[in-house]
Amino acid sequence: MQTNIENGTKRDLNRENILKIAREIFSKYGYKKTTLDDIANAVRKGKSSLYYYFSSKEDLFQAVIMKEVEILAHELEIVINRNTDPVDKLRDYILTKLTTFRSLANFYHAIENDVTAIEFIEEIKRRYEQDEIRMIKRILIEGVRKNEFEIYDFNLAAIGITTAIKGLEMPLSAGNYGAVNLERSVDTILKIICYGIMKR
Amino acid sequence: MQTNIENGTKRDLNRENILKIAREIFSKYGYKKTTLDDIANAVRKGKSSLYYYFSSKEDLFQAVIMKEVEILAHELEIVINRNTDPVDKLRDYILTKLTTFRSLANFYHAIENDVTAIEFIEEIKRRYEQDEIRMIKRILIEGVRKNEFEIYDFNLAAIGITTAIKGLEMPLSAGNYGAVNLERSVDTILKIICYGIMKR
DNA sequence: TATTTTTCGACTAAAAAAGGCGATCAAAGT
DNA sequence: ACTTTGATCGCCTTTTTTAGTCGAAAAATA
Repeated sequence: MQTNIENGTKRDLNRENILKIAREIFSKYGYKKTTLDDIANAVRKGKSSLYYYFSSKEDLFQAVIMKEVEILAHELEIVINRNTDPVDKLRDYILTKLTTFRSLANFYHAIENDVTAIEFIEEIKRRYEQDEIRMIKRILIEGVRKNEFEIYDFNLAAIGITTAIKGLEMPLSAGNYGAVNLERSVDTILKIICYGIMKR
Repeated sequence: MQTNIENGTKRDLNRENILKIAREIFSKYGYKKTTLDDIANAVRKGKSSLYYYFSSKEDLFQAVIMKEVEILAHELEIVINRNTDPVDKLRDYILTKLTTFRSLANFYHAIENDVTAIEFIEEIKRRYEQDEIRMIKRILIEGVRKNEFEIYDFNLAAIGITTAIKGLEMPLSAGNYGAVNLERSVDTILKIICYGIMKR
């Protein structure tokens, strides 16, 4: 019944393989420095063959990013559905997001001057911001129901927290402090948020 | 008295800085994928300015490699002049060479198809092979003087050992086994060499 | 101020890359 | 065997990038 595996088999399998390898190369060299020949060689196909699966370099790149984003979304979904304390859930959510995001950041790297790619990624971020707000809101609502949070305007709160997370993301894509106190930063911010949120 | 620092000051300083940064970028992306603009931006100069210091991209690249080679040569010189047991010296020599060589190997990486660069590096290797043989010979001679080795044809022995070392280098530049039993490999080969060499 | 060193922007020629297209090749189904 | 459809590839064109040039203009030095 699984269309992906039963139906378009070969084609989809090839596609997936290309995506997997393209991901590696893109993340290593960035969009601009990666050529379709690089990818084609790596998958042991002619460059032309790539066009059988993707309509353009940008199309391929977007597919790679999309897949990455889906993985992230999936992981976040799992975190959100775990039956944990709302505070922990908030914490896990943020940490998962940032950790996975770090790998996405590799795509930024060396893209720098490449306007097209950056704009595309920004576009994706914008689009997923709404989802993010929604997810945060769910956590907040759950927190209130469990009588741990005390919030009057969910929307505003969710937006605020989302903004805070964005603040944490920035140094990941811009500057390059590797494994720096990511966790510590999160906890600090979380503490601030909580003490203005927790029921006393 | 130090001409480098006292005389051509500014120019040489700039040159050195360019070399340093170029080294990083080359080793990251390889010769082909590195553009002069990449380097120029990194050193905060216009691309044209680079041509004031180097006559071409290849010239710059060669200068980078040269510097790397000199560093290696210097380190080897130190090892050779240390007052250690000949066997240890041989061991240290090989290990130092291979370790430093590993960083050089980065320049290979992503060069793969780039014939020009590869040929140039090969050329350097060829040129330094003579030096290498000479150094090994010094160690062997010292070993005999200290009554630890028993060798009849220094030249042949030195050439043989040099060849063995080359064998160890190969997987470093070609394949990519990172921190793999380098030391173990060296010891093994060394053991073989010694038991055919050591006075009993 | 005159001279020399250093930087750079604008330009060109050459190389590399993206992308297109039709000819093949391989695998199914008939 | 043979026709159809899916997949690959080589060759070609067009566009983009890149190395490299040159003269003019800053900056530094004398």
